[in-house]
Parts: sequence; C-alpha cells; structure tokens
Amino acid sequence: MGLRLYNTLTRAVETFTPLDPAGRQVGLYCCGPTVYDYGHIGNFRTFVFADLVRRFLEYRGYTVRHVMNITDVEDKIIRRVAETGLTLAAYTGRYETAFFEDAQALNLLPPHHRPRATEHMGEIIALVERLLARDFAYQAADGSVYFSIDKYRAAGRPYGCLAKLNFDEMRVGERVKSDEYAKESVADFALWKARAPEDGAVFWPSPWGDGRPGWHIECSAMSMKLLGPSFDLHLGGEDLIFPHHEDEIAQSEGADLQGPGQPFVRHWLHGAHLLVEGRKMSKSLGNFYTLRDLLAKGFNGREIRYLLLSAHYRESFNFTIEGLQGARSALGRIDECLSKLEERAGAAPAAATEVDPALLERFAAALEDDLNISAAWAAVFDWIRDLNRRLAEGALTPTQATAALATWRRLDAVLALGGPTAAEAPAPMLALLEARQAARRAKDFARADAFRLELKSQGWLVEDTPKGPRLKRT
RNA sequence: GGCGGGGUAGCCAAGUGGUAAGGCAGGGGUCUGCAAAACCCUUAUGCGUCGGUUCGAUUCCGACCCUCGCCUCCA
Repeated sequence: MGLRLYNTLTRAVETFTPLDPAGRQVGLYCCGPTVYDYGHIGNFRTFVFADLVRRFLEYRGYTVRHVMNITDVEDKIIRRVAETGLTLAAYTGRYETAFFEDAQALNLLPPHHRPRATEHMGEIIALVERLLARDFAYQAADGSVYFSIDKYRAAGRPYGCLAKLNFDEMRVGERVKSDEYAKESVADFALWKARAPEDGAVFWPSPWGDGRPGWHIECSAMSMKLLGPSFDLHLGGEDLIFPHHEDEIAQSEGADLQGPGQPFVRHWLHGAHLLVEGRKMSKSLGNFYTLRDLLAKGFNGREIRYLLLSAHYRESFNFTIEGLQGARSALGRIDECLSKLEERAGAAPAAATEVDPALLERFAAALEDDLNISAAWAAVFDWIRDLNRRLAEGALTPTQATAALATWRRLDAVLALGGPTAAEAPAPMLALLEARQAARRAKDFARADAFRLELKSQGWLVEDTPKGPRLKRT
C-alpha cells in the first residue's frame, strides 16, 4: 500500500512519494541540537523519531541522505561563552561531542552530514544576499538584515501556510517588545544580526558589517546545499513549526532556487512533545532529565530508546521512571525469548534461514500507516508469545529457531534494540553454581538455596532449565 | 482571542459504524524440590459528560467539561 505519513503542511496523512524520479533516493533533513548544554530527554524523543523514520525508509529499500545541522552559534551559546570565557569552538565542541555520545547510547544512526552553522557562513551570506537582491529583505538602522514578511506577501507569496496563521487574529508581538528591534514590522525576522558588544569575539564579517546569522537561515542554507533546493522530508519537534520552519520556508522559497512548482520541502513531519511524570518538563519541577541523568540512574540507552519508541510520534507522551521500569521488563521478555531461540537454534544451518513473512508484513503494514509503532509492537509481542509457546512445547525445530532469529534481525534493523547481551558469568560464580548443583543432587535443598542466595547477592540469578541451570545477570 | 493535540482498564498505549490490540503492573493456575522463566486463565458490559443520527456508536454529528501545546529564537 505504500508509506503514508502525516504532512504538517496539509494536516493530512499523505502517501509518501520521493522527489527522485527513480523513487529510490530520499533527502531527509532533521533540525539538530543547539549545542549549549546536554541534550534532554525531550530533545532525544525527536531524534529517536527521526531515527525511526530513517530506518524504516531504509527498511523499505530507499536510499536515504540524512542531514542534521548543529546549531553552534545562537544567543544562549553566546551568553555561556561569555560566562565561561571559553572560545566558541571549545564551548560548543564539548556539547557536540556529548550529543553524539548520547546519540550512540540510543543507537541512533549517524546522519550522513552534520553541518555546523559556523562552517557555512559563505552559504548563509550568499542566501541573505539573494533575498536582499530580490527585495524580500532589508538592512535596518541597527545594521541587522531582516526578512520582510509584508514585501514577501505583497509579492503574492504565501506566509503562514505551515503554522496556519491567521494574521487578523494573531496577537503579534505580545511577547516581544516591539521597540526592541529596528524592524519595519514586528513579524519580520532576522536573517543576519549585527554585532553587539555582548557578542564578544563571536562575529563574522559580512557585506552588512560584522555579525552573525539569524536563527532560521542556517537550516535553509545548509539543507539546500546538501539536499538541493527542493527535498523530500524535513523533521523536527512540533515547537519548531512556528516560527522556525515557517520562516525557513519563506527564506528558502523566497530565494527562488526551486524549479517551477517545486516546494522547498515536500513533506513536513513534526514530533510531539514529551510530558515528564505527567507535567511539562521543567527544572523547577525536578522532572527535567538529560539523557545522562537517566543513564546515571542506571537505565541504559536501549531501555530509554524502547520507551521513546513505544508511542506514536504525533501524540504527546508521558515519560516516567515507572515507564522506564516497564520498558526494562518488556525488553527482558524479548531478550528471554531471543536467548531461548539462540539456545534452540544451536548450530542450525544458516542456509535454512527463512524469515517469517506474515510477521514482517504485519510489522511493515503498521509502520507504513503513519508509523503506527504501537500496532507494530503488538505484532512483535504476539509473535514472541507464539514463539515462547512453541519453545515450551518443544515444537520449534532448530531450523525454525534460526529463522525466527533472522526475522528478529530484520525487525531490529528498524527497532534497533539489539539482542540480549549474553554476559558470561565469571569463574567464582560458576563454582557457586556447581556447588549448588552438587547440593541439589544430594537433595540438600537448604544448602542449594543458600548458594542461590549467595549468587543473587553477587548479582546473578539462577534459572533451572531442562538443559541445566543457567546464570542471568540481574 | 486564534490555531492545533488529547481524554480508552491501576499505569502506558493502539483501534474500529457491528460490540475493545499490545506492553507494564495485579490475581489464579500449569511447570519446578522451591524458585526463575515460560505458558494458560483472569483484570474496561466499557472507551470524559449529556444529547442526536443509526438496526447498531467508543468510533459520525452537536453541546459541554477537563487537559496539553503553539501564537517570534523552546525538540
């Protein structure tokens, strides 16, 4: 039936068709991190969502070119740079590195391109010049260059299509003091910000004097450079719909680099925000978690990934520690089944690996329906139960077990949870286990249980199976 | 005020004009020396409230209540 995705631009689920005439290549841009601090769990929900989109496209056979920008110059960053006395590069480098470490913990596929704003001043300036030349921008008295929404609209160009703005009803400028800027109109946004004293050493030369890029322009410049002036998918958090993405459209289409009838972006996808412990995440409520906070609490990346992947991307999701515990149990259920499959498969010939087409179809059909991950999970867990049943009945042949494992690997190309990490028990633990076995053989169960308790206190759980006992890390 | 999401079991969360997926947690059972794991059974006569349409609505329509988000630099 083909992949169907919700498009924020049309507010409808649409069949996804790539721009590529051959239908193979897909250009995907996702707004990346502003590297001024460690990424929080809300940021990572968006990136896990983007990773799901990418992986599922690849699963469906598309060749994805994935671009994610690094915003490494921006108000908050400049403030921090001034506070810390570090150079811009030293400051942002630290958080950029941290970001990719976190991304790796969540098993996010690295984007093919990770352009930094500070390394694209040439492209940014060229784009601003082009907008000035087309009279969609102006330099104000404060030296900054702004995009003129009035001129843009006067030229018959639509503004506000993505956010569905109603200009007559909008309370423009309520949150921004209109005298703060030299803009012609409060709704105008900065393309290039003139250097201010508090910017310190953070500025670049430009035809309009020293300064730095506005917030939105980097994404337009870098996405069009790497993916072309018109590309398939642009993702981000829902808060970016306005103004960021709306302005990106205006800038990018205002530059008129697209072919006739081609939009800047064909398909806009936005991930919903997260609630944490039922409330909007905030530092004062104590429910603000960075990825690192959660790792420090003893949860691992795959547990966090699983939880973030458990709900539909367009629904706000309540992220809780209790949910993380549940994720651990659910993953344990999957791992348990996979371990048993591996045990059963033994050295069954790899040639006999046929995947389970019914499961794969159900799984893919769910995801094709606007990434209905919940339905996909239902398919996976039904399959796990069925496998467990057959395993328990001894009805699963080694060849079938091998096939099931191959099927899991196919699914896991999308889910990216990996398999169980088979921890080898150290020799002293194995000795304790053997001592317990001896006691059991002698029917000295009190002694056997004492050994089991000892093992448990060392972090190893004993499970007696028909093939003998085995140790599992707790 | 404008725009847009939500309200489904203890928790998380799918879904459909024909009688409620899946996960976690709970209860009972099978298996086990006992456990663990697994399996089986069980946990919403009900899907925010009140009306309406319909043979039939949780699903469509209307009103209302509650809740969350965006409305200029926050994923």
